[in-house]
Amino acid sequence: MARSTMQQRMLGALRPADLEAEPERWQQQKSTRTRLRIVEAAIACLLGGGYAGLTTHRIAAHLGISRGAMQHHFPTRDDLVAAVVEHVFYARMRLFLDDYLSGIAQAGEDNLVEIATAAHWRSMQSEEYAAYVELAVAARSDAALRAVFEPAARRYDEVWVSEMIESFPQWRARWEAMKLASDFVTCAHLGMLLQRPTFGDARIEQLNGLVSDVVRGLYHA
Amino acid sequence: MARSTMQQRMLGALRPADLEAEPERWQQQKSTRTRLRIVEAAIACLLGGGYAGLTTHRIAAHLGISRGAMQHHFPTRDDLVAAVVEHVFYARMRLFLDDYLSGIAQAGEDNLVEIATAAHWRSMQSEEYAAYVELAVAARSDAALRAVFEPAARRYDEVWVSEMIESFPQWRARWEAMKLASDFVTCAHLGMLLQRPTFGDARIEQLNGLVSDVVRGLYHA
DNA sequence: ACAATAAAAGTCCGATCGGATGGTTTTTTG
DNA sequence: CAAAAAACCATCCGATCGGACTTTTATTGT
Repeated sequence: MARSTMQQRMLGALRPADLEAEPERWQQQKSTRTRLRIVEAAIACLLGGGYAGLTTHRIAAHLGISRGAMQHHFPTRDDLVAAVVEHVFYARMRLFLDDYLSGIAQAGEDNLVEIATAAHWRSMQSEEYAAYVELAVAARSDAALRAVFEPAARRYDEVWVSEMIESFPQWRARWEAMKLASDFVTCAHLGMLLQRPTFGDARIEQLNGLVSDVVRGLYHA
Repeated sequence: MARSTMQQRMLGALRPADLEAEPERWQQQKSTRTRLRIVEAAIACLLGGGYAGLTTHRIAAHLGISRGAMQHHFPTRDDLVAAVVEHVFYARMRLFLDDYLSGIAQAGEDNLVEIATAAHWRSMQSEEYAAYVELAVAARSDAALRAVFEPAARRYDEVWVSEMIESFPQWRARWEAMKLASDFVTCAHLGMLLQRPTFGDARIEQLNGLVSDVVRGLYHA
């Protein structure tokens, strides 16, 4: 499996429309760059103040541009939120793939499951995944956000599942068990992320060992 | 284990100060009742609009009292948030205990671990636990909330762990494994709760079976 | 070069936030 | 019954939110 093939396929299916334009026109190039900077500033505000801190005022101040400029690129706040959601899912996938594929390149393809599990846990420490958590929880009580978030989440999930089947041929005979293992790791790691401030690192590390054992058990069952 | 003993011990350690007063004076009784109604209305707003929706205006409107009355009972918003945090942890423990102890009363004490696991998952469907999730995530990016939330979370965890040791004598020889199982169920269920909108009920049900298997495996190891 | 277009800036508005203040009703107390 | 205290109510204030608007600057097309 060539590294570029897998990356291209998974990221291409999630890439926001913004980033697909060719940089022919100078102004268009400038525009897409500013849009990206706005989205990144929005994520910074999301991390700094939660979904409630995702305000047009703060984003503009954080980026040092006027609110009028922001309004030119994102006419309404909902447009910006939609772009942030797209970007967060894309970045989440990209971060995992970078870690996972470099892990394979370094450690070989003997323990793909262990490499993937460890990469998944590391990718959850990222700011992008923290932004995902903020959005996922906010979507539970914000209908407008949910209307944007849930379709993106399902799209991400579909890409994830189909690529799992593609990338782990040794599981192909029991791809139901593999899907279960994948779902399990996702849920366990997410819960561990949120409970870590309460449990502390030592207990979380024990849980990481348990999660690995369970995945190994599913693989050899 | 008498039902009242366990309830008394665990809930007593978490009971908010409000609910401990004796109803001697009529006015004091009225006051504590109003405080409780305000906290419950606050939780309703928390569920309806997330932590950002937890505003003094909305709470007063939802309850039908004036903001001045609210300000009499909770001089500042932070005081109210602190009371909400206390109440959420208390209600979370109470809900689990109700389900768990009635499960024991109905099904006997043969499968305590299975009963506890199922009761834990059911208690997570409650509104009080949804409020806990909102607060836990908001505390990640709100220092003022975190200063109130994390100590309460640790207190809840300490009560939980010590009571686990007390209540499952058959695990006593390997109480480290039991603590690991408890942490595991907490994290797995929390992740499942947040991923359910994406995964759907069928996959979550499969995960529930896997979680039960893992806990059984830890028990018989 | 010059009109058209895109990007960015600056300003105003209504709504709502948390907090503060002063007045009213109800209960307790002497 | 009258004074004190507690519970409750009605507004006002400064700050900040999202959105609409006009103006200025930079780039593009002819």
